[in-house]
Amino acid sequence: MKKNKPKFKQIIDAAVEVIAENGYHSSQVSKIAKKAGVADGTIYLYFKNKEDILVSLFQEKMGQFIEKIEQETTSKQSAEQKLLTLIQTHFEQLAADHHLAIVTQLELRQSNKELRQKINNVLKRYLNVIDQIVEEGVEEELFRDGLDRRLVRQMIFGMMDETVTNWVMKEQRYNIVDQAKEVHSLIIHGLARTDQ
Amino acid sequence: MKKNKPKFKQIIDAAVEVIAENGYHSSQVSKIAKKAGVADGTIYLYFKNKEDILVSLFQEKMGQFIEKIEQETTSKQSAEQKLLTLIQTHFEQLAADHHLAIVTQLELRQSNKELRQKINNVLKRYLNVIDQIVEEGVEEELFRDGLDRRLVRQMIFGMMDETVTNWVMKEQRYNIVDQAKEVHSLIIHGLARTDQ
Amino acid sequence: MKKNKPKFKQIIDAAVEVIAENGYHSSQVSKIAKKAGVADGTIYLYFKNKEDILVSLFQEKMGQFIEKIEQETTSKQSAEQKLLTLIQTHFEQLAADHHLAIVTQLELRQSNKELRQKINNVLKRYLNVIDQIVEEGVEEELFRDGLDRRLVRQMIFGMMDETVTNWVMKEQRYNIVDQAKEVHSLIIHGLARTDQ
Amino acid sequence: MKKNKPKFKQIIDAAVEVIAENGYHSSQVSKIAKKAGVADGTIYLYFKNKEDILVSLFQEKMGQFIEKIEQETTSKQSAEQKLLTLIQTHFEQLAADHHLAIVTQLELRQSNKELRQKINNVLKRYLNVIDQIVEEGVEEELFRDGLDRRLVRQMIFGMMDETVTNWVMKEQRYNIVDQAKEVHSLIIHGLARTDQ
DNA sequence: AATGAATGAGTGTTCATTCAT
DNA sequence: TATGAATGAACACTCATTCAT
Repeated sequence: MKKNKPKFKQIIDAAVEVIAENGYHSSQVSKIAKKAGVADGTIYLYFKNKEDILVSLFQEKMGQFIEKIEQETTSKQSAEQKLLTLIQTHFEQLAADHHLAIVTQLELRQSNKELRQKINNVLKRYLNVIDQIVEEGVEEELFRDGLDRRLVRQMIFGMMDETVTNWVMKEQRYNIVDQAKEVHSLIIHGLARTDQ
Repeated sequence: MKKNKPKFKQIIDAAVEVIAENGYHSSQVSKIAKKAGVADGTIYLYFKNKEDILVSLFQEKMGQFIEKIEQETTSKQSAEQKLLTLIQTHFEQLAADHHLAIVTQLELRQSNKELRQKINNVLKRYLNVIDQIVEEGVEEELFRDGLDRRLVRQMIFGMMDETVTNWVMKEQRYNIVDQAKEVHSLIIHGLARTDQ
Repeated sequence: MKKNKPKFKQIIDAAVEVIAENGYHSSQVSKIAKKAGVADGTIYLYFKNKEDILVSLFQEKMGQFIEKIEQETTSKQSAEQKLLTLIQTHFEQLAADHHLAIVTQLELRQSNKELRQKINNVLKRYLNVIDQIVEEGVEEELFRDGLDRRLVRQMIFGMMDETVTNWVMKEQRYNIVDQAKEVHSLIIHGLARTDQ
Repeated sequence: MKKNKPKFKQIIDAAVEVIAENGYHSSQVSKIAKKAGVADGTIYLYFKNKEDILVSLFQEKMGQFIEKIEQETTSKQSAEQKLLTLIQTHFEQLAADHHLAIVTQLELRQSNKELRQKINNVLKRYLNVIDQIVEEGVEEELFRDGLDRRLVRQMIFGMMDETVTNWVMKEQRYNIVDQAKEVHSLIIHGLARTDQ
């Protein structure tokens, strides 16, 4: 697998387009090959099998995605700021690539358990970034002590994910970045009146 | 479709088992028929096609699921209590039916856009229950005013869903009901120290 | 098989209608039963199997068809008159029952070799009527001597059949009885100028 | 559809054999593929679907059939000679290919209305050849004037077709070419004594 | 005689993957 | 490296027929 060869990226980009446009189940290998401008057989010089295209797609795209988030957040001072930046950058990146948003939020979830297991492995790096911010927040005494780390992480990720999925399902008809602050506020303060 | 005929339920229960054990894509109609103890053709006396088994399964099981939650929550006094009860009942019911938990959290999500659309329609009733509790909370001045209802609903549902999915993916090795209180607390208070 | 019971005819009439309206391949036993106002299983009290419905249909309808032709022709004096009457009565009867025309000319020909063999047996009685008229014509010295009887029969039947089929395929948009005289003339005189 | 590739013809020839031997309804795609020595899937590289095999078969075989008839007839001088040649060539070609005779006279007629419509389109070219001969005959004053062209065409085609079908149903136990002259004579002169 | 729920055999078509060139 | 023709396993669905009532 020669990941730095241009065809590798060519095929992955074709896969994102094809899946976004046709849906997961109508995205045959031959369709991806055609869009990438290579022969069907060539795909198998760069990927083990069809599933490997999808896993690689996710690794490649999520790698860039997470790197960007890491860059943006490290410069911020407080955990609260970092969390807001994380949410904003998360939303911004998906808003900037409509095809990718469809693929990650809707289409890739139709894959089987095995593939989703592998996708989850890629996500771990992202979850670690979240974990660290939470850790910092607790250390800085911004966040409550005694928080269940796994639940906190689920809360943050689950809410961002649910928000993006809803936006994609509404066909991206509003600006999701506008919701970042409110989502951040809900995560930080919850539903309760803060003056109580 | 004769939904009160025993075979209708027989087949649905078989489908839950077969899908939980074999995964969505390895759950052939013939396998479901065999488990249900009927002939392949009998399936089609009760369901339009394979997809209709899944939609009916979700309607049938989620109908009971939501009814139970409606029952449990109405008796509670405050919105806060209702929310806790909702989370607990949600967790309890899935903890009580391991197969169903696998099917709803993992396998049914592999379905195509069309099927997921139908599943979402069934879910609407549940989301309405959540909406009402939030509404009550705001009226009772337990919750903040000016909350974005859609985001709040996403927060509550997203966090429960994420929590259950994580539990299922960890092969249900811990007691998820134990997490209900903490999830509730996170939703109500968020991450921030409440004394600030 | 109780052929004088009213249900026997009921089912046959239903079959003619269903086949004419839906085509041979979309005429399921259950559809015929429904149109006849009986249960699916009842069909099998009157007919051995599906094929037997079709054979019986043909026997029943062709029996009447041929009887009528026998009646009309015997009263005529010359073979030439008899032949004209045969052609006219053939066309008249099919023109009078549109459904039957569709079934005999188009739909029943889609049946398999076996069924068509049985249908041909029913037709033999009709071919005998034609044979006799030819025989008479030769005896009366109206027709040429030395005619190959089988070919003559094929000529007469083939031309009537082809004419009716064409009329059915043109959706019966013209009056086929008007063509009887011309068909008769072609059979009697052929294409050649008679003055030569 | 690559009609000049050898496999295209290979599959068509296999289809003729399989259909002639097993009958239309027992001719599964897999059986045709096996006889052609290709994989089931290969069929679909050359044909849209099963029906397309049959339509292509008819086009391919009838194309050659009609071409041969066109060649043979054009060299003849009179319309009468041309008609005789047409009948002879028609019979000769089917006599030379027993399998094809069975397929065209019996098996292909079991197809549905749609398919028969397509088959009729192919036949139109043949009917045009007949029309032209009749036209010439009238111009040459060999044939009567005032003939109903459609009926004449039906007469000629219907009689040849009926003759071939009878021969096929009698399991081709006699030499059909021997009947060409008599059929020709019947069409030209009809049944009547010519001296009257 | 009549019912109609239940049966289960039977098949066209797709598409990920291979391999000779 | 690259090709693309060929492969063949896999599966949802229909419908004629049966049989317990």
